Amino acid sequence: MILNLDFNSDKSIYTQICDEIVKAIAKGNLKIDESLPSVRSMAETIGVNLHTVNKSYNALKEEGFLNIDRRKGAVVATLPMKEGNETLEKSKLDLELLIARCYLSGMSKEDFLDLSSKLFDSYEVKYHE
Amino acid sequence: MILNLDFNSDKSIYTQICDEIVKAIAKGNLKIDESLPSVRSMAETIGVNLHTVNKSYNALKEEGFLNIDRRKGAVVATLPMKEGNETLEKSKLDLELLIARCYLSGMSKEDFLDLSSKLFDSYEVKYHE
Amino acid sequence: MILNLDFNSDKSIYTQICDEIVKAIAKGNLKIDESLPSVRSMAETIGVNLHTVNKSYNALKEEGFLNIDRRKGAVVATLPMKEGNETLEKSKLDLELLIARCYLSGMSKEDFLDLSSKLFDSYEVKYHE
Amino acid sequence: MILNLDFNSDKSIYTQICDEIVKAIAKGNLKIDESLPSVRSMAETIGVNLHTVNKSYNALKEEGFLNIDRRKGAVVATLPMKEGNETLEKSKLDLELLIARCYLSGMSKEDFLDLSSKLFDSYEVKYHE
DNA sequence: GTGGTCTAGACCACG
DNA sequence: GTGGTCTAGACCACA
Repeated sequence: MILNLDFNSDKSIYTQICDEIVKAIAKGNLKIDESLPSVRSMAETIGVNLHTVNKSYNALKEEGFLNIDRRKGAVVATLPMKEGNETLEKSKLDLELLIARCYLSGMSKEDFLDLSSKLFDSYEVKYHE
Repeated sequence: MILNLDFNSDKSIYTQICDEIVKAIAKGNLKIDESLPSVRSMAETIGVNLHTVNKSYNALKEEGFLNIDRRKGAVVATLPMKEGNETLEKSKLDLELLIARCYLSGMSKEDFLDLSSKLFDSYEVKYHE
Repeated sequence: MILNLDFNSDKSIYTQICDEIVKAIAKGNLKIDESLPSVRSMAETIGVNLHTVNKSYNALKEEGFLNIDRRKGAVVATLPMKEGNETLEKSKLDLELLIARCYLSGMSKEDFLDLSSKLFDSYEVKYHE
Repeated sequence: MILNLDFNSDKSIYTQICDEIVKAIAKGNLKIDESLPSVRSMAETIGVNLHTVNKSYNALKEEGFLNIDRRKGAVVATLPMKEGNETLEKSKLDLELLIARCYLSGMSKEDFLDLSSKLFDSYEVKYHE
């Protein structure tokens, strides 16, 4: 379980941990029902406070990506998640802003769709393999 | 100059102001070289402290979306911005994460590309009219 | 951490703080990865508001001299910085003007180069020791 | 009399005007005893307020670069200026900081001295021609 | 305890 | 009138 963290980032560490785990799940590096490292070992591995990892796991549980099991610890929840969830709605709003920034930065619609398609495939393929 | 703010959001106010302005520019509601309200009047309009607005304007100046003219205040910078800017690079990383969340939330690639295309058009059309 | 400030100067205090820190790093008084005092303690030490120190730290972060680590506060960034950075480009423009003033003030090219060489050595030596 | 101004710069406009004139003198584009445009015409030419140009001329007079003559307006003062003037002392302090920034930005001593030498020559040659 | 954010109020340089 | 700077005091998220 290798997480790519930047302690100098503006993003909080616990948010970075969440994001890395979400990407790991999407890429298939973490399978459904697979257990994540314990809060304690994860914290030691990446060199952060125990509470920080704990906060990440709980946040992902709230989002529906993880289940917290007393015996197995944090496990990847069954996916795909149900329709109409908050994450998806929030993501759509984020997308509106993201596209505005890309557009103003001079990115063409074609480039954006190509990149999106490529990124989607990188998840699609691995997840179903 | 109407900004859609949510004071209960977990997003900071100054970030929301930035985001709203970016979208306004992309939508063509703010034209190139157009002056924004002064920090004081904007602050009064939306009911926040002038320092908060000031921070937003300066952040957008750093991103290259605004210029701070000593005579005319904040004005919309000339676009499209030059290639290789930080905003675009950061947006691409954000996109990777955003797509991961959408994918895991059960959104299909087609739906994502359709939505993206629609959002892009909403900017493309108005901006060049 | 002693900073040489002049509250009567026409230079803003936060700029003076920035400049003093830059010189301290160049002189080797601040080593790479070394933590700076917290904004609060620094502010108390030099007798200014904590926001003023905070502004300095953030400005130096933008320039690439400091990193803001969410655990250790402000730390000296790894150097030397990458080529093509803005600071260097801006410095070259400043140099053009500075030399014009020195030249018109009657300073000879030899004196200027000698002084520059001496200043450069004062950094070079200490930094690599 | 063409001045290169940036209204979006952090530098105040009157400072930019001063700097441009100093460089023009050093480059020999403005000769000793040569008259500068009147405050009024200069202001109109570069599109700024009359007071702004006036402030620049007066600042340069304080520095010793210009003389204000009732009949001929602002004229370039006799150079080189006397030793021990404030401008030179201030420039030396500026140089210390400038070199610190260049050094930390990865510029080598040789490159710095070469650039300085080249800039000095660009003044030296033209001024005595 | 740390920085991040926000508010409130003030003075000043600039234009 | 504009933004820039500084002060003072407060709350909060993060680690």
